[in-house]
Amino acid sequence: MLQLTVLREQTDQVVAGLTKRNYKNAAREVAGLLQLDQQRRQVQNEHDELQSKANNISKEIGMLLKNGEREKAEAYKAETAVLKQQTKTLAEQLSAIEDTMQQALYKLPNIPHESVPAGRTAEDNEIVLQHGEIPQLSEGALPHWELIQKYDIIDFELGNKITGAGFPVYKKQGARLQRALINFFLDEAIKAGYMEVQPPILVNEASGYGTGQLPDKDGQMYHATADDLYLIPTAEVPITNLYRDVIVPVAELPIKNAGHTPCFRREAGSWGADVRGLNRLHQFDKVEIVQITLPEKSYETLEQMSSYIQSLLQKLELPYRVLRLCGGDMSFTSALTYDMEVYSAAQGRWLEVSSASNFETYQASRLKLRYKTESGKTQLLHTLNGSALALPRIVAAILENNQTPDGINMPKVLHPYLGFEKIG
RNA sequence: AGAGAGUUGGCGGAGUGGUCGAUCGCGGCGGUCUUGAAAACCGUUGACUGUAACAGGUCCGGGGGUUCGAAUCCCUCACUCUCUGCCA
Repeated sequence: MLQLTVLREQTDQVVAGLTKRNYKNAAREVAGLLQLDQQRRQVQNEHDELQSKANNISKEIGMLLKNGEREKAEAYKAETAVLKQQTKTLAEQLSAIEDTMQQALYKLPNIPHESVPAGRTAEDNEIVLQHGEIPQLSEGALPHWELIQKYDIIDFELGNKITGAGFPVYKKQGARLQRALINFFLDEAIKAGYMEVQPPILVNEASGYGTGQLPDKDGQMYHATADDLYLIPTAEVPITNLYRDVIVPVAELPIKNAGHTPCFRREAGSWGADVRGLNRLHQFDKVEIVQITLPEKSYETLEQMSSYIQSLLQKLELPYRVLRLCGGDMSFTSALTYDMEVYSAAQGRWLEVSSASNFETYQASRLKLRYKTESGKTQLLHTLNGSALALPRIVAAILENNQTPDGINMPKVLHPYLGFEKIG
């Protein structure tokens, strides 16, 4: 969530930032908020003043009663009745204003970093770099949804039967490949200094607000209404929320956590050829890395995370490219996002397999995630996260890119994890 | 799921209607002492809001109520613990 002090002190930058994201009526929204803020402070002032008076009278009454001056005390009581009524009215006004402001603030997305390109759609994203050779497949190469049938390693029909579309069943070498990737990713993360965590995959509403999925993406999460819990769309939610309401000792920074979880996405409104096979699922596995850093370190950290994610793709021998997302394509909460895409040779498409973002203080302000400066001031930290990596599209690319007439060759780095070198 | 107990500052733990934002202990920080450290002793140590800075206001699980006044009384919700039940 954007902070009011920032809105107040850097109004022009905020409006410019929102506009870069194609946020409509940015100037008007911000002006409205500032006006409310003004109002709020005025009402609060009046309220506090009356409250202060009332507090003093109460103390006075206490003293009088102690001294047995009952009549004087009664006179004072009468006086407070009016005060009380006025205070109550002001308090109601105040909380109404605060509610309105809160709602408005929840609707404002993060301000993009200056390096974020302007633009509306994925077309406008900037290609930062491309790495690796695009594989040339021989005649008769198959897309992954046919390969998985041919080798009987992932079964969509069975998933349909027991759950529904978008919930595949991994079998045999397919299941083994899942497990290998998860272990590989976690081992690499630990080597890179991340602490492994296994968080719950159901979270409460407060957690959803903390990382910004609520109220913005309400319809995208599965909601277990009987207990009012949400299935996580990413491990970012529980892992970052571990630090909700925490003032972190500076010595413990940066915090580096990694965790594997299943992720659940309703993908309401998604359709078309793009969603075939493993391209888009309701449930998938992902290893997520999360960092919490000092504000002045966060962009350096984002570059590190980006390099780390790229190192995984290199080890898996997948051709990839890195995109800097434009203002219109970035997620609500992000200030700067890099997407990593692998080339899926049989489909002839780039598939997003990771997204690494710096949220600056946007999540931290909702989370009340802070540290103390040397001068003793509490200040918001910066949060970052990235997929390292999401499995299904990695699997799709591995299957398609490495297919041969006699089977699918597995990347060398996975051999010890797999116990086999080839599918088929 | 049934019965009972509980939820207070980083932690432990007082406080049952009136200068209580909260006794005390531990921990943390600063100091005295010491070659250094420990011990001991002294001091200090919550967050939010607000202000140019003071002042002021709010916060004792969440919400609501009673009262001139609530951490303390009442209602309600959530969570935790113990016993019983069920269960990987």
